[in-house]
Amino acid sequence: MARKKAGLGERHKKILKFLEKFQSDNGYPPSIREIGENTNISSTSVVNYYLNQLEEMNFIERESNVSRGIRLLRTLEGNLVDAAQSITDMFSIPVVGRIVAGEPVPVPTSDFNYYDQETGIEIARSLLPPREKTEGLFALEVQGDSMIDAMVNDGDIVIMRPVNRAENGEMVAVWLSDRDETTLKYFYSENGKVRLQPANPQMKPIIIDNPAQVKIQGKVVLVIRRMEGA
Amino acid sequence: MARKKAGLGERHKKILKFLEKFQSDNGYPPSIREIGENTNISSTSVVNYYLNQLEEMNFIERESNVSRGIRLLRTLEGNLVDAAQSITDMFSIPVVGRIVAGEPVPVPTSDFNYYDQETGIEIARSLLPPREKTEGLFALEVQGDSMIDAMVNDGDIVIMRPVNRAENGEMVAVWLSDRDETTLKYFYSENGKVRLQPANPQMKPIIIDNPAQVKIQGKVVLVIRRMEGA
DNA sequence: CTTGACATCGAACGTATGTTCGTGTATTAT
DNA sequence: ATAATACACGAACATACGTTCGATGTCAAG
Repeated sequence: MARKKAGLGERHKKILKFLEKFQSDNGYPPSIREIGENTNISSTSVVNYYLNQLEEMNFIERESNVSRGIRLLRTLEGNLVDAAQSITDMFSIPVVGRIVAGEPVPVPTSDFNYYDQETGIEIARSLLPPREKTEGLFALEVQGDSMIDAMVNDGDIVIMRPVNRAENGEMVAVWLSDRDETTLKYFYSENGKVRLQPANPQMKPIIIDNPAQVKIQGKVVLVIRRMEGA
Repeated sequence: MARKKAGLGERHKKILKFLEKFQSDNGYPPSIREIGENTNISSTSVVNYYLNQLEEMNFIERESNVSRGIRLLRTLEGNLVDAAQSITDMFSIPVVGRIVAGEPVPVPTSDFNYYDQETGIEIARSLLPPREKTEGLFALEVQGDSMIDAMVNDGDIVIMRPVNRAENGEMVAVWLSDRDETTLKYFYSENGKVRLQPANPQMKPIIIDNPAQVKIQGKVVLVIRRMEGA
């Protein structure tokens, strides 16, 4: 048998993997003996030995003198398993359409259109700004290169909240009625005028004298760009 | 005491609610005695009595002669609990540092960085390209405006996989030894030369005659931009 | 070679925990 | 009334399960 001074040995991995599988299959953790039987470890003390090490390495937590008192903290790959939160900490945001320069933003009809959860993207709540409510959020796929001055690329996904007015400094999706154009910009309201600032600092802002021509469609909360492997 | 012929009695609900909470808090189900203590039932047999009924009503499943062998099937509201998914569908990627134009990419030392799950960002597996393994991924926060031609902004988070060579068309983080510079570009190897293409189609590519000067640090898998509210 | 840290085993021990049973008391039906 | 049923209790029992310990083997350092 190889000798390891640091890191995970073969048995550590085997146990960790079994822990994950068993918990997933049965809804409760395995006993020490069950772990042994499934990882070819004949002695309960050896299993205990490794379990203690895994606890030392912060992979699991144990409750002493409690049957099956093992709490998985992370899996082999570093996936964290938060039993308490996993139910509520992830949610799905519906992708309701595309955002194109030449068309208005397809804001979802305020009612509950909870159809079609196939086209949803899953987000951990921790990714969003702390105060952000998850309710009402929707996602759009960017089409075309017209948003590059907002540092948003073709294929990117923007997650937004439907709002009609914005605070200064927020990135919003606006419909410019005089130009028949949708765009993403940082919003600033300054002495009666509206300044729309591109995210790219090399670009110049758009100043609009008549605020009525700026129709705010929503506020951008998150932008995601997936790099599909070549 | 009220007498119920059908449906859930007060004690059924209490037990079910406790089951949910305990499992969520501890990661493993409670023992019969623990249930009793927390629902004001003094006798273990009574708890057992109700547990059997709950199993009859398909709220839970039990494994006989197994400590804490209770599997929650549905909550009070009827939400079904899918034990299998919650574990593997979300995971945490460590943020190991920053990526700056003037410095090499801080690739994590081989594979030993357990601990320190504090500085991680949580991602749903479904966000990644299907074939992408979660193991080994790490995240960097972009510092400065120097990556704007890669459509990546100050404060953005890039998630990458450590690799030494790339396929054509992949976005990579490279260290250009002749310029002492880190940059994000689409990678193309063409008849002995390397072409580094900015994401922004308005920008021109960099052609490098000597491929040895291009040190690939990693492949970009995902880019995330959080819009902190104003 | 010796020493000590690590890895592994099997057995014994103590108790945490599920199960069973005898009994008692309301409520409802006959 | 009487029987039947649902609900409730506590004690006793059997065992599933965590814990501890002594023995053995291996490898690297002294």
